[in-house]
Amino acid sequence: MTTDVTDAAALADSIRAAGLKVTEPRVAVLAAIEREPHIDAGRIFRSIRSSLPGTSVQAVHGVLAAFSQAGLLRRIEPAHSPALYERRVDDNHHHIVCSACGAVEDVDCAVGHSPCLVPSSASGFQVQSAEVNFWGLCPNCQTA
Amino acid sequence: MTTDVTDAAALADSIRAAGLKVTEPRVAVLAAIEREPHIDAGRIFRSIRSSLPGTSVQAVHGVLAAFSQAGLLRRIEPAHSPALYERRVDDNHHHIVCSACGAVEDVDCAVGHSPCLVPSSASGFQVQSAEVNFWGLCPNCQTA
DNA sequence: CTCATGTTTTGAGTCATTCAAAATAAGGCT
DNA sequence: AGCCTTATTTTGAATGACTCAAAACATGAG
Repeated sequence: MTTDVTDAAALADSIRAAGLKVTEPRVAVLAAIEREPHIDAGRIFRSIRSSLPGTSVQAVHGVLAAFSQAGLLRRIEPAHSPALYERRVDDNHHHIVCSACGAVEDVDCAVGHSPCLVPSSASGFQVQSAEVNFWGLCPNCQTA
Repeated sequence: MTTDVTDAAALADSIRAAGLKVTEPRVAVLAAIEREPHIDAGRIFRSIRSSLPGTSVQAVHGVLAAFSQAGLLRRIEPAHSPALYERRVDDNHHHIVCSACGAVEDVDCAVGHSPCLVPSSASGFQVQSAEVNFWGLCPNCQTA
């Protein structure tokens, strides 16, 4: 794991680029999300506490809040799951969640048209965005 | 409010039709959802406790769980909100949520095609259902 | 190197929800 | 009509996810 150094440098760069101070907890959190691209605060905490003994779940929440506000992270809240964070922020993609094990994968917008962006009747609402979540069985859970 | 009697009878009927015993809390919960078609457990509790002094939020959760399992209610979990319950269960409609005040309205599937039901790439998932949530400003919050 | 400011730590508290055991009521049966 | 089994509600407690606030600390601009 000698590549950690360069990785950490790259992560630090994106933190700095977002106008935030670079700290150990922040780099560690970003690295954890790199490892598992759809992850919740608790998992992040468990994933980094060995290398950062002084950290707490609250600290992780603080980092995640700062990152989300800075546009470095996107927060998604699928049903039956704590909030998940992902680094893919600059496109409007969707998600597919395994109804058995909770695994999450990205799904690109259906090609050819912007699906579901125009509801048939918006009840007078001014539509700003559309969120699409697919539910199904992941490859593993299909066999089991 | 003399119509309450007939209303209660109709509600009792649908509870019985779902194979469940008819009780005061159950009728009250269903009536509360009738009054406010997208409502969470806490609001239901506050809405019925005057007429049912002995009730608790836990009881409401119990009723809601039984109803959801029996297919009498649909549970939705929009981001930034506790779970909401609605009586429209037999069609696959979607929702539009006001990003300012949280108001929720139903949205029918866009006509002509089943939008978003076929993700461009499902990563090997066996897709079972698609959930679409629109976000925007409700008529009230547009002016304010 | 120093200092102001942004971050993290620490400790406590809230909200939504679940669990389990005891008390109670519904409604089929006689 | 009344009893009894079983479903349901009550009561009390606990959990998980997240937020808040004050004090300690580190970053990086100067």
